Amino acid sequence: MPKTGCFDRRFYERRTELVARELVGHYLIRRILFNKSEHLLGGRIVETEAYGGTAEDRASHAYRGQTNRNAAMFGIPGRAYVYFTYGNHHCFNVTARDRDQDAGAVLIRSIMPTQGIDVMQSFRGKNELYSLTSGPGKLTQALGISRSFNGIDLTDEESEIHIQRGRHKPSVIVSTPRIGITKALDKHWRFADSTSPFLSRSLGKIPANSSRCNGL
DNA sequence: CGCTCGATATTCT
DNA sequence: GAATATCGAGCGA
Repeated sequence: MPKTGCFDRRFYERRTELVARELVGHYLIRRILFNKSEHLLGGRIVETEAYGGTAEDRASHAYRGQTNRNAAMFGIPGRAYVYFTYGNHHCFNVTARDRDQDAGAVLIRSIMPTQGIDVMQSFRGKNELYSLTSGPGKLTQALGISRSFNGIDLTDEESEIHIQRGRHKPSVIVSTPRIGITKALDKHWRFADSTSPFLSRSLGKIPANSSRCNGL
């Protein structure tokens, strides 16, 4: 079986919402030492959200400019932006922006478990497959991702976390407003494989032109 | 099923 | 002090 490899840096040096849309169908893979042996954990990305730069996206952490927490969003594309929220959960993002954006990142909202399911179940303390990695806080817990991963390069297949190219793209990707925000609801920057049963939330009523991804 | 609410770090007002 | 890119427990229908 030939390796499909990682995307190179150029893939991430494009508009954040375009990268978010294209990441659906590819794989988030964690390499970890557990019980004295190496395991690969992860799954197929089924749901993402794009968050833009300063003054561009009112819902983005970057909207009011650079801070200690969001600095990765202003840094090199193709790296991890990991933050802690609600005093309980980590969220995992991939930095992505083109030359016209000062910041940007793609939140990975949900993956379909494909590898290392037994280890992820023990990290989560739950066995139910449909709630193992179906949410941004759940998947970081399942993969053992914490703030120490902030800034890590995701383009190296050998590193402890990376994005692996998949061979099959979803046939339909829909876009909707983002989850859990109150601002910029007009931006439909949540992207999902509508056929997947592993989404963090049901898609609800999809606007008629949503599958066209707002002109992308 | 659906709703409410607590946990509680970090940033912003 | 308030808000937040969340989750799961507890409750009622």
